[in-house]
Amino acid sequence: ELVVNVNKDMVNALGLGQVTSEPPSKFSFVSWNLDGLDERNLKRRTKAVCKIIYMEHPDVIFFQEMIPETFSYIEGKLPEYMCIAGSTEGYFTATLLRRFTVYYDSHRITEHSGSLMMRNLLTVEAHIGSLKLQLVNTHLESTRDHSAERIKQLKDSFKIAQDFPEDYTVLLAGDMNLRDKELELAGGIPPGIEDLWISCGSRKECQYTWDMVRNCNKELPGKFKPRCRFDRAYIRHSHPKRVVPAHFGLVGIEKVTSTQCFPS
Amino acid sequence: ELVVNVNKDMVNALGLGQVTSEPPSKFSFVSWNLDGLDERNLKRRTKAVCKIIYMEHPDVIFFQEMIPETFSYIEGKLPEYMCIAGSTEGYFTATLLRRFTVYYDSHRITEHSGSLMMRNLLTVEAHIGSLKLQLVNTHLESTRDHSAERIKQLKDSFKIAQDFPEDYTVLLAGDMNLRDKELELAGGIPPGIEDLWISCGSRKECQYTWDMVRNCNKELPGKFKPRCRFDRAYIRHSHPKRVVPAHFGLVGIEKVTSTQCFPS
DNA sequence: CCAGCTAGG
DNA sequence: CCCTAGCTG
Repeated sequence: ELVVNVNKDMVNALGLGQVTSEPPSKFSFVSWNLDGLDERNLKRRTKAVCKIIYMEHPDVIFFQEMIPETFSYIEGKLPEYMCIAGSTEGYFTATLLRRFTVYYDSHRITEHSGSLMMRNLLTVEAHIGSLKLQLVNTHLESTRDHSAERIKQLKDSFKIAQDFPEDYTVLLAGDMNLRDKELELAGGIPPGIEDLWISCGSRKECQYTWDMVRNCNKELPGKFKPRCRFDRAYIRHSHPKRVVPAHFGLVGIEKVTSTQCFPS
Repeated sequence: ELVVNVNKDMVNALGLGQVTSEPPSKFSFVSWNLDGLDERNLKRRTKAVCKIIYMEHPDVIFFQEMIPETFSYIEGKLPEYMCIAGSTEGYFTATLLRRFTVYYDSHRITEHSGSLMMRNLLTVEAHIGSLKLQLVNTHLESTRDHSAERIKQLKDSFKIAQDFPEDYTVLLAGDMNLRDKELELAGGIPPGIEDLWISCGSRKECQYTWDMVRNCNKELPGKFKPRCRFDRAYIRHSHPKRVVPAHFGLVGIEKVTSTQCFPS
């Protein structure tokens, strides 16, 4: 089972089962925006994230809004994971590979050339048995105002995912800050790429990956509670197909013990 | 000489000389946003526009923000022009051809599919002697908020301009509401297309086609006077090349007699 | 890190 | 039909 956290507020769980019977025949994936720019309870929130990761033991983790202190803390706290950071300053993405199951081959960082927010793509090449993976973790330009730049970044990211050799399974995921209207303007999801939330049945209960109804870390003055599907996970299958999406869900949707807040 | 008004505040004058010596060996083109949504002095402003058109007698005119009343008025006032409207309701583009020099062949209207403002492309096929023209008049999505939609419309427009058969000279112009940053995000001007303001020397004195420094029809409370190059004119040359850009300038930059306002 | 609106420069 | 900030559902 593969757990995908594509949310900074909560975690999306996605089960992918390999078609082959080679061990492990399933793997799990989580994407999670840690909200590392919000210092409130950051230590305790990060600790809670580690606890959830420890309990769920996902094979691959994509973090966004990691900061250097958080990176060091997580490296120390989760020795069973190899940790690859997208940068060393400010806030950045980091990808974690569970050492027992996922083998690191290489990684590279690709800048989003027009970003005003130092956003990039962190691509890790890895393998699970004979399954070859390209793991593309990104945090696209934030806020409505930067819609056009975000659309360009999304298109560039799709292009990169499409262009890997066909023997790779590509996971492109992270905090996309995406609105459906913007996906339309980008020309939609290109041929050969699937949205894993959709692949797993478009379940309403795990639609919103940024959700002020469920998560009260940020409060708005009025009573309006916005919710968006900002965090998304896409797969480009290998040829022949090696992976079958099995389950998509959320994690991190409970408050941290002894605090009034959520992990992110 | 070809006079191009690519401005609602003032007119850009562009001289294009044909390479051949067939008469007429020069033609002139104007693009002009009439600001027909602003009813203040609209009759008098429209009359002033007609006077300038009458004096300059451009061969091809692209109007934007025409309204039905203005269209009827201009048709009556400028009988030497054939008038083709992009719509009959609300506000719209209209293209005028000087009957003595430019011969109408056909026209078509192409919607900008994602527009929330009923924006389209009005394409008139015409000829001047043996020179075959596709005259593409448009008013792209307005305001900063609609940047992403505008970028898509621009790319679609460039694509259409590029795809005409090579024996046509294509003029793509109008009120693009374009910021340079957006042109970058669109991937820049595609191969084979030229910006006529640049072709004619990027002269600073005719850079701003929407200019609150020169034009006081709209007043802002503060002392900040924005200016932008919203209105632009692009050419895709025929093969072999038939037209040489000769001059780009502004018209309509003087106040209307007996009013405190500019024509648009 | 919502969308839509308004005010002030 | 500028830009930014601030308000409010």
